[in-house]
Amino acid sequence: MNFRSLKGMKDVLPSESALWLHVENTIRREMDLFNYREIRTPILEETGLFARSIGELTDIVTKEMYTFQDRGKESVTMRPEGTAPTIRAYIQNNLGEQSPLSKVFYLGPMFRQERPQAGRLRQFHQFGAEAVGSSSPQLDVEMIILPISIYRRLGVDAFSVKINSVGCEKCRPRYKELLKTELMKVRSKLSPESQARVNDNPLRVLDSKDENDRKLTAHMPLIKDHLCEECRTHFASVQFHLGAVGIKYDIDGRLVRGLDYYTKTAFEISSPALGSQDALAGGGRYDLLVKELGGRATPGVGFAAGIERLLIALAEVRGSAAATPSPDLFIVAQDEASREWSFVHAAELRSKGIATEVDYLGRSVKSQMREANRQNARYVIVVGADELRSGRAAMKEMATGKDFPVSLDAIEIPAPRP
RNA sequence: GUGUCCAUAGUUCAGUCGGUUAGAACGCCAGGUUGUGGCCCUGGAGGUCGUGGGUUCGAGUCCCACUGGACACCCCA
Repeated sequence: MNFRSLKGMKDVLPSESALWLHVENTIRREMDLFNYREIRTPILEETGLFARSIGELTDIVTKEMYTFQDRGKESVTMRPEGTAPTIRAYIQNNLGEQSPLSKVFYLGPMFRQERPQAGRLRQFHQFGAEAVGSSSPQLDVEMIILPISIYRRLGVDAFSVKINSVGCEKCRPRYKELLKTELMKVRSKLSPESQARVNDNPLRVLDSKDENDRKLTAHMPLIKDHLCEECRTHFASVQFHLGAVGIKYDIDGRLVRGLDYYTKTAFEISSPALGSQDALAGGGRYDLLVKELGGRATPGVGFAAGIERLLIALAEVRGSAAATPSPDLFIVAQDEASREWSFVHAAELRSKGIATEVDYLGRSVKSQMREANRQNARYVIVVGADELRSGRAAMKEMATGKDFPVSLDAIEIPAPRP
């Protein structure tokens, strides 16, 4: 019986984990700089949380969630995104009472049962941030700068930014009706997917990739031209602040996020390195969400970004070069007695902070040297009967091939690790 | 959920018109050379050709089904 990982679920192998760590460290450091604190929420949540926030009729909720009954017969779901759990935790722990503005970030696995393809997995990883408690358009812009700063820090600077405003509870219903009547006129000619959306989610019809849909809706009114006073001002302000910090962007009047909780600002950052699934990050404002989930009405903004997609974009710019850790010292043992000596002394050296490796396979000196070289060990000591008797050995610096005498009971690494 | 393409050593691949014992490179193991590793040289291990069925005197090669994978639709990060 050969077990395989589930479809769309991948192992991060030892050869790749250094790169992951590098990316994660860079994300954490940037979150620090922007003053966001990490929040870690459970993978499993009550199913209703997602249905309520993301939207009962969205694709995510209707056909992509890992939902099952636990042993207590409660319907639970593996989180498909990070915002709903974060807001749930915000409300449950009264974070809003402790300070007027909460700035938090998360980093971890998300689950969506879709057909895998390039840049799309069933278990994937996202990092994201949420700022809850302010309706300042500067925070909308911060949610765009933040992921961009991380990308730049990593060396990815080929991306494009699209923004839109999807209005609020005051202007969106009116616009929806307007758009719906327009769509009804051409309904029968739309693609099946779009036809199904005319009633429930007319805005998504405008975001269809179908060429014919595009043609049919080309002249139709866009929500950005039908915003209420407040939303219009907000959107203008977002654009002003984006310009002020020097972020290039395009306004895409058809951009709609696939999650229902967004209001006002919606944005997407995409990369040409990515292929069909080209969104690196997406997000927007959700001024109604906290109340929707049972908290007191509190405005919020956030973004989410895919780590696997970032890794793809990273591979395009540089040959995924993150330094793999290597031992400071490899002790080559010539016989059983020295093998035992190395085993015992490796532990001592490690406690002193010297990364030390020994041979466990009883290999020849030549093989052990090859192993030390393969592992990119900085120094090697060959220990045999003579060395144990005299207490002295030669320590070889692998990069230069030069060696120098050391006392076996006082081994030190000359220079600190780079 | 739909479609297209793909499946041969650990990895990347070659394998002619269907024809004898399925190959290469890299990697791995052992040895030689070297001041004890890298470079070089010699040797070795490693394959149910994804699985099952069919056609044929004969199938890695042709046909069918299944499984797995990649990509695209859809959706989104």
